[in-house]
Amino acid sequence: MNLDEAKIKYIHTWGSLATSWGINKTMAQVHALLLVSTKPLSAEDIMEALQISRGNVNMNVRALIDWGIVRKEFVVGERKEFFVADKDIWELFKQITKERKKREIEPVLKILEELQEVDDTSEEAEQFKEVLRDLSSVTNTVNGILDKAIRADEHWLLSNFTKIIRK
Amino acid sequence: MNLDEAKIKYIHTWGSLATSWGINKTMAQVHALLLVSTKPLSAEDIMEALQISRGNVNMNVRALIDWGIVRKEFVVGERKEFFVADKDIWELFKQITKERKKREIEPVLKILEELQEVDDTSEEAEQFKEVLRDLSSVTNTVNGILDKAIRADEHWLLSNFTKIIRK
DNA sequence: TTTAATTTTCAATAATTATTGAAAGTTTTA
DNA sequence: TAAAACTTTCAATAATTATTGAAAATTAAA
Repeated sequence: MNLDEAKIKYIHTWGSLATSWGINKTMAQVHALLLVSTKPLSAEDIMEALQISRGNVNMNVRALIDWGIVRKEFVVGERKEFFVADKDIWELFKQITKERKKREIEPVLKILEELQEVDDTSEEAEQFKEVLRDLSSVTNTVNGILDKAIRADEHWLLSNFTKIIRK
Repeated sequence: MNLDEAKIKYIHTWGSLATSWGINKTMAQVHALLLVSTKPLSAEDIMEALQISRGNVNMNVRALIDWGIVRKEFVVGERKEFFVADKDIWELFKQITKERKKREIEPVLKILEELQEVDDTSEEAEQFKEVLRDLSSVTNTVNGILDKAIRADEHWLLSNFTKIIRK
């Protein structure tokens, strides 16, 4: 396999993994494409490489910029915008995890707390509260795991990861 | 809020959390319903409680049985099948995680290994391999986190979790 | 300015995934 | 064995989510 084939396969592989974890496929692919590219890419470049529409590129690049893992770069003599990714895939993963934690898990924990307030002391109610505590526990556990994951690169990941130094 | 309202809210809350993590909403809800029920439920009971079709109940109950977290229970004087869930939501989470790890993450690790084999020693190829290693690292990390999650109840969760004892 | 280049938006459309419901299949009872 | 009770299957349909593409908005050049 040559380098370009490998790059394409890489982009597709990461895209499909992302999909199954609820991350937009195109977003993941655009990021991967920028990561393996040796130079900044324009919207056209991305459109062509991934065979997607201008609108789609725009939406996803914007999202990546909002998450702080892609930035615009100015290219001399060129009017249009170019994009680069300095941050690795771990950073993408981290940002997405943070966001989802806030948007999905924290509200659930809140609701579960409310539910504990059921003013009923029957046998049945007690059993229900037990089940409730289990769900809270799972949710808290997942929350904790994600927290750890988010903080991970500061300790035990640093040793594994080689930071990308763009030449 | 009374007990029945709380149960319904619980079932819906868990369903929506499950959805956003790629778990079928109905499957999660059926399991939650069985957990909070004081007695075994028939397909009809589930259909009515969740307002879903017979086919949908059948599919999802079967899946839950396959995962080993729901079982059929015989009720004297009744011909149809009844279902109960002994295992808590943590167990559902664990089973799903295991399955997804095998189906989604492990194949990706395999592909990434293959890609490392690119026989090219140019500067560009080296940079690509660097990016590749990062993706492998993230994937391995996620894999590791999931492993930990799967094994969690055996150590540090045991203390948090009260096992459900069906009366 | 005005025009041309480029980016953004978003209603329409496509792709994906979940659900229905009725027909086919099974099991039980009479 | 036949009929009734119940379960399973799966093509059709609905719901959800992603993508397109062309019009509107913005920005830079003439």
